[in-house]
Amino acid sequence: MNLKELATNLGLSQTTVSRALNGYPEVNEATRLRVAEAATRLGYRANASARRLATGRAAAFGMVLRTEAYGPHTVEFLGGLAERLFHDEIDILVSTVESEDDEIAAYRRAAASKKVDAVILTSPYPRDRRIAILNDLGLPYLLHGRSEGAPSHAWLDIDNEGATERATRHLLDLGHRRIALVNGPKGMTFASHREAGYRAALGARGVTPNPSLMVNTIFTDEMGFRSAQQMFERAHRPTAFVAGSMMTALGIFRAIRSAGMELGRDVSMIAHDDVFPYLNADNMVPSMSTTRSSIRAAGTRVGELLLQLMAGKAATEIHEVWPVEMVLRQSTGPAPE
Amino acid sequence: MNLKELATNLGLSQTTVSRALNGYPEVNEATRLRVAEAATRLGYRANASARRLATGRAAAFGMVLRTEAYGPHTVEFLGGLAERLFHDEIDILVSTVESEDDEIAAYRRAAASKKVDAVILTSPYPRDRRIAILNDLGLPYLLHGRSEGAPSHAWLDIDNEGATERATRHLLDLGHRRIALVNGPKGMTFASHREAGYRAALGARGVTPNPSLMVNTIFTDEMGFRSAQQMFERAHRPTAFVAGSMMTALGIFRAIRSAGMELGRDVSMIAHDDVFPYLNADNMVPSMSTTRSSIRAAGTRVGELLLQLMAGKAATEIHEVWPVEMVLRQSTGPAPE
DNA sequence: TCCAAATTTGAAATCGCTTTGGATCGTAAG
DNA sequence: CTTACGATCCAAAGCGATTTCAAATTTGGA
Repeated sequence: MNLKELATNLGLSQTTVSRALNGYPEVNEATRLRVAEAATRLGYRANASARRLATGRAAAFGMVLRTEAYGPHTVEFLGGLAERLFHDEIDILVSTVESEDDEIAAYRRAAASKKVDAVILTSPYPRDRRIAILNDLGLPYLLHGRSEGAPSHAWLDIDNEGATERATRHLLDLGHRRIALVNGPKGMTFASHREAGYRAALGARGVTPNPSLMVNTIFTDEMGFRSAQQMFERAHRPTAFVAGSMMTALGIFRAIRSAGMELGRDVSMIAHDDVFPYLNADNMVPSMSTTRSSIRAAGTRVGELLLQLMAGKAATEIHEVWPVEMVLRQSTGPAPE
Repeated sequence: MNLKELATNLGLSQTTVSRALNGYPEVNEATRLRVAEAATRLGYRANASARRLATGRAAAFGMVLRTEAYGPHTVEFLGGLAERLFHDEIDILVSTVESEDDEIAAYRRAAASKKVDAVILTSPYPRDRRIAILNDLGLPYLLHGRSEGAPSHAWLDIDNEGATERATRHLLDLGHRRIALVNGPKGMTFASHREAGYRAALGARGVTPNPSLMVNTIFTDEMGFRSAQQMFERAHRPTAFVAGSMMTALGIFRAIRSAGMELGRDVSMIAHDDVFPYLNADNMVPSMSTTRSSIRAAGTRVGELLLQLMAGKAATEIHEVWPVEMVLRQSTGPAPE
């Protein structure tokens, strides 16, 4: 069933039927109803490719996943995004690539073949090659995270610096002085922001940051474990941890137990929580103190902002920093004597 | 840069250029090279919508995620799938919905507007309404999982029954008699298969299944914890667990510790592991015995099979059951006296 | 009653590609 | 010297929508 058939069926022209279905004002209300009824009755839906070709709009956003970077948070983000976009009939196109080069190739492809109207960029570096290229390609995009300077693109990020500063400060308030930071991969913007927050908090109390208590690594259980274990082997053990993710926290927790210590008493920890439905900080034993920000909500908001961008809002007007709440639970306690 | 411009630029007709780029035989090798060179030099790529419209093929597969069903395994699957499809320039279209009705609506939409050539169906019931509807719509699909009977569609599944039978049997071999099954949601095919495997193993040893040791629930840390905790409150405590997922296992593990017991000594557990890069069964303390099957690999294979389906292979020829390996680690030990 | 303005509809061009059905040319077979 | 054929190339017709431009029909005021 295509437009032509539907139009013939109704005894109308394609023009009128198209207009009726797309809500143009210059069509009689009675015919509009008649058209709408026939369309649903006959199960007509405009051919997406034809419409895209005619309008020049893809009605789709793209997102490229890097195999080494995606994790449980990715699907949460995607879920929030897709949910927002579903009723607007905007498609989400995902591809997976292994390298930055492949990622860039994917953008070139998408731009040249007009598969998407915009893309979502994630896990940025302060000076990100991809940004220059997207600008070059003229492909609109929204950055989930931040890059350096005052960029001309849209972005949404959480206040990583503030969150980490607050977490660190709280641990200092509890009397901890040897506080470890198990951070994300070296060089990524969010990792720098977190380090900055950490350093700021320590600096404000006159505590000199100890390089052996700062580690940059991917967010896995295993690396959390290893990092913590190594620190426990050294002379000055940390009495508290600021963990980059829940997965890292699980590993650190394991290392603490392995070392015969108790979380919340011998060692404290505050982890960053993206809020997973299947892993609740509140349910852990001891329950985990966290800096918390729903990545699912971020996905939803990104969908919203992208729609605004497409509607013509200036990219320079689309900047959002989300505050991060801190939830104190049992994993944080006063520093041991 | 479109085909017309490129053709003019080359002093050729659109026909020849199109053919040259798409590898048709009736074009001189010299001109083909000339065309290819110009195309890359000028950054030409066929407009995807135009091509789709002309060929009638979407060059895209769809996947609908249900908010209540997706989890960390989802992105792994998606990653494997996308990786396989990337170089074939097949797009993946994901949407998120909250209900079965919305999911079906999404399929209708996709079918009527010809957005995808096929879809991937996941988390099936033995008699799944979606299957009937997809058959009805004539939208090709591959089922990740299984439905009842000898279906006419393509599917790929792991041997859930065999895996669970084997895990249960191993626990029986270790002397356990009160073995709990923390299964997936009631009614889902894979959950039935697992229950069947569990019952078969018990039956073979003359052990009567105890309904209070069998629970159906979603795969979250929390539900694992609650289920185990409830079982520990009752008269006949289980001495072993067969856990449906790593998340469930984390919760059960927590309940075991909370009850003052030790995993691998007082209580045993075998969990099913989809293989996550960020949560390694081998690294847990004690390390976790698992039935293991990479869901990422499954995604990759599904991509492969879908391509075969599109290439004309009969859906009835595309049926795969993957064996599941069992990896014994420290979380399983002899039953206590 | 009549004319101008608003309402409502349609014919046809357009989007950028693929593909059918020839044309053209050189060459080998008859 | 034709003729037929393979090798190359091209013009034009779709694919199924949107949208411009114009025509037909109502409506309303003088």
